[in-house]
Amino acid sequence: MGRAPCCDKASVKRGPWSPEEDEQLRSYVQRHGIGGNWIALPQKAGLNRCGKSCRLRWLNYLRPDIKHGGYTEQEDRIIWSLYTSIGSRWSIIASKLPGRTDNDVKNYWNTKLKKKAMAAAAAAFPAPATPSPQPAAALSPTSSSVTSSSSDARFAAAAAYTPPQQQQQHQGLMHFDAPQRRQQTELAPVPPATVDSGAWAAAALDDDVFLPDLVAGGEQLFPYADLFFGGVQDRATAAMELSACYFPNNMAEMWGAAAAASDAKPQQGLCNTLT
DNA sequence: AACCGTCTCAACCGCATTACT
DNA sequence: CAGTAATGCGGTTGAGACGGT
Repeated sequence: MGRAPCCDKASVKRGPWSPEEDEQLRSYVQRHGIGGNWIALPQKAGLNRCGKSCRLRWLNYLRPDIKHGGYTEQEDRIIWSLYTSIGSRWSIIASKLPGRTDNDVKNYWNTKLKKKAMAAAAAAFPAPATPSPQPAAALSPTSSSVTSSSSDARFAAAAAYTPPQQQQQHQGLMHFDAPQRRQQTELAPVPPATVDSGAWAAAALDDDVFLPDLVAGGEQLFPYADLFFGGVQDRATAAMELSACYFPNNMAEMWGAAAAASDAKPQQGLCNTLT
Protein backbone atom coordinates (compact mmCIF):
# COMPACT_ATOMS: atom_id res chain seq x y z
CA MET A 1 0.00 0.00 0.00
CA GLY A 2 1.59 3.25 -1.08
CA ARG A 3 0.44 6.66 -0.09
CA ALA A 4 -2.59 8.14 -1.76
CA PRO A 5 -1.90 10.14 -4.92
CA CYS A 6 -1.83 13.90 -4.44
CA CYS A 7 -4.69 14.37 -6.87
CA ASP A 8 -7.10 12.41 -9.00
CA LYS A 9 -5.05 11.67 -12.07
CA ALA A 10 -8.11 10.80 -14.12
CA SER A 11 -9.70 14.19 -13.66
CA VAL A 12 -6.74 16.54 -14.11
CA LYS A 13 -4.93 17.42 -17.28
CA ARG A 14 -1.46 16.00 -17.72
CA GLY A 15 1.35 16.41 -20.19
CA PRO A 16 2.78 19.53 -21.76
CA TRP A 17 1.47 22.90 -20.65
CA SER A 18 -0.24 25.15 -23.17
CA PRO A 19 0.68 28.84 -23.41
CA GLU A 20 -2.76 29.66 -22.02
CA GLU A 21 -2.18 27.52 -18.95
CA ASP A 22 1.23 29.07 -18.48
CA GLU A 23 -0.28 32.53 -18.61
CA GLN A 24 -3.03 31.54 -16.19
CA LEU A 25 -0.55 30.21 -13.68
CA ARG A 26 1.90 33.07 -14.13
CA SER A 27 -0.71 35.77 -13.71
CA TYR A 28 -2.24 34.06 -10.70
CA VAL A 29 1.09 33.70 -8.91
CA GLN A 30 2.07 37.26 -9.76
CA ARG A 31 -1.21 38.57 -8.36
CA HIS A 32 -1.65 36.34 -5.33
CA GLY A 33 1.65 34.59 -4.74
CA ILE A 34 1.93 30.91 -4.12
CA GLY A 35 -0.12 31.22 -0.96
CA GLY A 36 1.68 28.38 0.74
CA ASN A 37 -0.60 25.73 -0.66
CA TRP A 38 0.11 24.22 -4.03
CA ILE A 39 -2.67 21.69 -3.67
CA ALA A 40 -5.32 24.41 -3.49
CA LEU A 41 -3.68 26.68 -6.05
CA PRO A 42 -4.91 25.05 -9.28
CA GLN A 43 -8.52 25.40 -8.24
CA LYS A 44 -8.05 29.02 -7.22
CA ALA A 45 -6.20 29.77 -10.45
CA GLY A 46 -8.81 27.99 -12.54
CA LEU A 47 -6.40 25.36 -13.74
CA ASN A 48 -7.33 21.75 -14.27
CA ARG A 49 -3.92 20.60 -13.11
CA CYS A 50 -2.44 18.76 -10.18
CA GLY A 51 -0.91 21.09 -7.60
CA LYS A 52 2.32 19.24 -7.86
CA SER A 53 2.37 19.83 -11.58
CA CYS A 54 1.72 23.54 -11.05
CA ARG A 55 4.54 23.78 -8.58
CA LEU A 56 6.94 22.06 -10.94
CA ARG A 57 5.90 24.21 -13.86
CA TRP A 58 6.36 27.40 -11.88
CA LEU A 59 9.66 26.46 -10.28
CA ASN A 60 11.26 24.97 -13.37
CA TYR A 61 9.90 27.10 -16.15
CA LEU A 62 7.72 30.11 -15.34
CA ARG A 63 9.68 31.78 -12.55
CA PRO A 64 10.89 35.12 -13.86
CA ASP A 65 14.56 34.73 -12.90
CA ILE A 66 15.19 31.44 -14.65
CA LYS A 67 17.94 30.96 -17.21
CA HIS A 68 17.76 28.22 -19.81
CA GLY A 69 20.79 26.79 -21.56
CA GLY A 70 23.94 28.75 -22.24
CA TYR A 71 25.96 27.22 -19.45
CA THR A 72 29.32 28.88 -19.00
CA GLU A 73 32.61 27.11 -18.50
CA GLN A 74 32.64 28.29 -14.90
CA GLU A 75 29.17 26.90 -14.30
CA ASP A 76 30.39 23.62 -15.78
CA ARG A 77 33.23 23.54 -13.31
CA ILE A 78 31.02 24.41 -10.39
CA ILE A 79 28.60 21.64 -11.27
CA TRP A 80 31.39 19.16 -11.80
CA SER A 81 33.08 20.15 -8.58
CA LEU A 82 29.93 19.93 -6.52
CA TYR A 83 28.86 16.70 -8.13
CA THR A 84 32.14 15.06 -7.20
CA SER A 85 31.80 16.53 -3.75
CA ILE A 86 28.19 15.93 -2.81
CA GLY A 87 26.81 13.75 -5.56
CA SER A 88 23.45 14.12 -7.22
CA ARG A 89 22.00 16.63 -4.81
CA TRP A 90 20.74 18.77 -7.60
CA SER A 91 18.83 21.25 -5.51
CA ILE A 92 21.99 22.12 -3.57
CA ILE A 93 24.03 22.35 -6.74
CA ALA A 94 21.39 24.50 -8.41
CA SER A 95 21.31 26.80 -5.40
CA LYS A 96 24.93 27.72 -6.16
CA LEU A 97 24.02 28.70 -9.70
CA PRO A 98 21.72 31.72 -9.83
CA GLY A 99 18.86 31.26 -12.26
CA ARG A 100 19.36 27.53 -12.62
CA THR A 101 16.88 24.94 -11.44
CA ASP A 102 17.61 21.52 -10.05
CA ASN A 103 15.83 19.89 -12.96
CA ASP A 104 17.79 21.92 -15.46
CA VAL A 105 21.12 21.16 -13.82
CA LYS A 106 20.23 17.50 -13.60
CA ASN A 107 19.32 17.36 -17.28
CA TYR A 108 22.43 19.27 -18.23
CA TRP A 109 24.61 16.89 -16.27
CA ASN A 110 22.96 13.77 -17.61
CA THR A 111 23.00 14.84 -21.23
CA LYS A 112 26.17 16.87 -21.61
CA LEU A 113 28.40 17.40 -18.63
CA LYS A 114 28.60 13.75 -17.69
CA LYS A 115 30.04 12.99 -21.09
CA LYS A 116 32.50 15.81 -20.69
CA ALA A 117 33.57 14.47 -17.32
CA MET A 118 33.92 10.99 -18.76
CA ALA A 119 36.03 12.35 -21.58
CA ALA A 120 38.28 13.97 -19.00
CA ALA A 121 38.46 10.71 -17.08
CA ALA A 122 39.19 8.77 -20.24
CA ALA A 123 42.01 11.14 -21.08
CA ALA A 124 43.47 10.76 -17.62
CA PHE A 125 42.97 6.98 -17.49
CA PRO A 126 43.49 5.48 -20.93
CA ALA A 127 41.54 2.31 -21.66
CA PRO A 128 43.35 -1.02 -21.19
CA ALA A 129 44.76 -2.74 -24.23
CA THR A 130 42.69 -5.85 -23.64
CA PRO A 131 38.96 -5.48 -23.32
CA SER A 132 37.17 -6.44 -20.14
CA PRO A 133 35.77 -9.98 -20.37
CA GLN A 134 32.41 -8.85 -19.05
CA PRO A 135 30.33 -6.41 -21.06
CA ALA A 136 29.70 -3.23 -19.12
CA ALA A 137 26.04 -3.32 -20.07
CA ALA A 138 25.62 -6.50 -18.11
CA LEU A 139 27.15 -5.00 -15.01
CA SER A 140 25.11 -1.93 -14.53
CA PRO A 141 21.65 -0.79 -15.53
CA THR A 142 21.79 1.99 -18.04
CA SER A 143 20.00 5.24 -17.53
CA SER A 144 18.26 7.62 -19.87
CA SER A 145 20.17 8.72 -22.90
CA VAL A 146 23.74 8.45 -21.73
CA THR A 147 24.34 4.86 -22.58
CA SER A 148 26.14 4.36 -25.78
CA SER A 149 29.65 5.78 -25.85
CA SER A 150 32.70 3.72 -25.08
CA SER A 151 33.52 5.99 -22.19
CA ASP A 152 30.12 5.32 -20.72
CA ALA A 153 30.76 1.61 -20.99
CA ARG A 154 33.89 2.10 -18.95
CA PHE A 155 31.92 4.34 -16.65
CA ALA A 156 29.36 1.59 -16.09
CA ALA A 157 32.02 -1.02 -15.45
CA ALA A 158 33.74 1.30 -13.04
CA ALA A 159 30.58 2.15 -11.18
CA ALA A 160 29.79 -1.51 -10.75
CA TYR A 161 32.97 -2.19 -8.83
CA THR A 162 32.56 -2.05 -5.07
CA PRO A 163 34.52 -4.35 -2.79
CA PRO A 164 32.09 -6.20 -0.53
CA GLN A 165 34.07 -5.66 2.65
CA GLN A 166 33.89 -1.93 2.14
CA GLN A 167 30.17 -2.04 1.69
CA GLN A 168 30.02 -3.23 5.26
CA GLN A 169 32.51 -0.74 6.59
CA HIS A 170 30.43 2.26 5.66
CA GLN A 171 27.89 1.53 8.34
CA GLY A 172 30.24 2.82 10.98
CA LEU A 173 31.41 5.77 8.98
CA MET A 174 31.54 9.08 10.76
CA HIS A 175 30.26 11.69 8.42
CA PHE A 176 30.10 15.42 7.96
CA ASP A 177 26.57 16.53 8.55
CA ALA A 178 26.08 18.20 5.22
CA PRO A 179 22.59 18.74 3.85
CA GLN A 180 21.69 15.28 2.78
CA ARG A 181 18.52 13.47 2.01
CA ARG A 182 19.56 10.14 0.66
CA GLN A 183 21.43 7.50 2.56
CA GLN A 184 24.93 6.62 1.53
CA THR A 185 24.75 3.18 0.05
CA GLU A 186 28.27 2.22 -0.89
CA LEU A 187 31.81 3.06 0.05
CA ALA A 188 34.08 3.68 -2.84
CA PRO A 189 37.50 2.14 -3.23
CA VAL A 190 40.20 4.62 -2.38
CA PRO A 191 42.37 5.33 -5.39
CA PRO A 192 46.06 4.86 -5.88
CA ALA A 193 47.96 7.89 -4.62
CA THR A 194 48.95 8.78 -8.16
CA VAL A 195 45.43 9.46 -9.32
CA ASP A 196 45.06 12.76 -11.07
CA SER A 197 41.85 13.25 -12.96
CA GLY A 198 43.32 15.84 -15.22
CA ALA A 199 43.57 19.53 -15.74
CA TRP A 200 39.85 20.02 -15.83
CA ALA A 201 39.45 18.48 -12.43
CA ALA A 202 42.24 20.63 -11.07
CA ALA A 203 40.55 23.70 -12.46
CA ALA A 204 37.33 22.59 -10.86
CA LEU A 205 39.04 22.43 -7.51
CA ASP A 206 40.19 26.00 -7.91
CA ASP A 207 36.58 26.99 -8.36
CA ASP A 208 35.24 24.61 -5.80
CA VAL A 209 32.50 26.27 -3.83
CA PHE A 210 32.06 23.43 -1.41
CA LEU A 211 35.23 21.73 -0.31
CA PRO A 212 37.13 24.91 0.51
CA ASP A 213 34.20 25.98 2.67
CA LEU A 214 34.18 22.59 4.26
CA VAL A 215 37.85 22.50 5.03
CA ALA A 216 38.28 26.19 5.82
CA GLY A 217 35.49 25.85 8.35
CA GLY A 218 37.94 24.06 10.57
CA GLU A 219 36.81 22.11 13.59
CA GLN A 220 33.30 23.42 13.47
CA LEU A 221 32.53 22.20 10.00
CA PHE A 222 34.91 19.41 9.40
CA PRO A 223 37.19 18.35 12.23
CA TYR A 224 39.16 15.88 10.14
CA ALA A 225 40.51 18.30 7.57
CA ASP A 226 44.09 17.91 8.74
CA LEU A 227 43.81 14.19 8.42
CA PHE A 228 43.21 14.70 4.72
CA PHE A 229 45.16 17.76 3.77
CA GLY A 230 47.99 17.47 6.26
CA GLY A 231 49.32 14.14 5.13
CA VAL A 232 48.77 14.41 1.43
CA GLN A 233 51.01 16.60 -0.63
CA ASP A 234 48.81 16.94 -3.67
CA ARG A 235 45.86 19.07 -2.67
CA ALA A 236 43.77 17.97 -5.62
CA THR A 237 44.21 14.34 -4.69
CA ALA A 238 43.45 15.12 -1.08
CA ALA A 239 40.26 16.92 -1.94
CA MET A 240 39.13 14.05 -4.11
CA GLU A 241 39.89 11.55 -1.39
CA LEU A 242 37.87 13.63 0.99
CA SER A 243 35.02 13.61 -1.47
CA ALA A 244 35.20 9.88 -1.78
CA CYS A 245 34.96 9.37 1.94
CA TYR A 246 31.83 11.35 2.35
CA PHE A 247 30.22 11.16 -1.06
CA PRO A 248 31.51 7.85 -2.29
CA ASN A 249 29.14 6.90 -5.04
CA ASN A 250 30.37 9.47 -7.49
CA MET A 251 34.03 9.20 -6.82
CA ALA A 252 33.70 5.46 -7.23
CA GLU A 253 32.71 6.11 -10.80
CA MET A 254 35.81 8.13 -11.52
CA TRP A 255 38.26 6.00 -9.60
CA GLY A 256 36.69 2.81 -10.72
CA ALA A 257 37.54 3.89 -14.23
CA ALA A 258 41.14 4.20 -13.14
CA ALA A 259 41.11 0.76 -11.58
CA ALA A 260 39.52 -0.76 -14.66
CA ALA A 261 42.08 0.91 -16.87
CA SER A 262 45.15 0.03 -14.89
CA ASP A 263 44.06 -3.32 -13.50
CA ALA A 264 45.22 -1.99 -10.16
CA LYS A 265 43.55 -2.95 -6.95
CA PRO A 266 42.24 -0.07 -4.91
CA GLN A 267 44.39 0.73 -1.94
CA GLN A 268 43.29 1.15 1.60
CA GLY A 269 43.31 4.89 2.08
CA LEU A 270 42.52 7.81 4.29
CA CYS A 271 38.86 7.26 3.93
CA ASN A 272 39.01 4.08 5.89
CA THR A 273 40.89 5.69 8.74
CA LEU A 274 37.64 7.33 9.73
CA THR A 275 35.66 4.17 9.96
C1' DA B 1 12.19 12.39 -49.19
C1' DA B 2 11.94 8.79 -45.95
C1' DC B 3 13.62 6.28 -42.43
C1' DC B 4 16.10 5.45 -38.27
C1' DG B 5 18.83 6.24 -34.25
C1' DT B 6 20.21 9.62 -30.90
C1' DC B 7 19.64 13.56 -28.09
C1' DT B 8 17.19 16.90 -25.31
C1' DC B 9 14.37 18.39 -21.76
C1' DA B 10 9.71 19.00 -19.78
C1' DA B 11 7.00 16.37 -17.05
C1' DC B 12 5.80 12.56 -14.19
C1' DC B 13 6.44 9.24 -10.37
C1' DG B 14 7.26 7.76 -5.93
C1' DC B 15 9.81 8.18 -1.77
C1' DA B 16 11.70 11.05 2.10
C1' DT B 17 11.17 14.82 4.87
C1' DT B 18 8.74 18.46 7.06
C1' DA B 19 4.70 20.70 8.87
C1' DC B 20 0.50 20.48 10.92
C1' DT B 21 -3.30 18.72 13.86
C1' DC C 1 3.59 11.63 20.37
C1' DA C 2 1.24 9.65 16.46
C1' DG C 3 -1.04 10.13 12.32
C1' DT C 4 -1.84 12.65 8.21
C1' DA C 5 -1.16 16.06 4.66
C1' DA C 6 1.86 18.85 2.02
C1' DT C 7 6.15 19.74 0.06
C1' DG C 8 10.75 18.77 -1.76
C1' DC C 9 13.69 16.00 -4.15
C1' DG C 10 16.03 12.77 -7.35
C1' DG C 11 15.27 9.17 -10.75
C1' DT C 12 13.04 8.09 -14.84
C1' DT C 13 10.21 8.50 -18.95
C1' DG C 14 8.64 9.75 -23.44
C1' DA C 15 7.51 13.03 -27.16
C1' DG C 16 9.54 15.94 -30.26
C1' DA C 17 13.71 17.72 -32.45
C1' DC C 18 17.67 16.76 -34.83
C1' DG C 19 21.23 14.63 -37.64
C1' DG C 20 22.97 10.96 -40.48
C1' DT C 21 22.29 7.72 -44.16
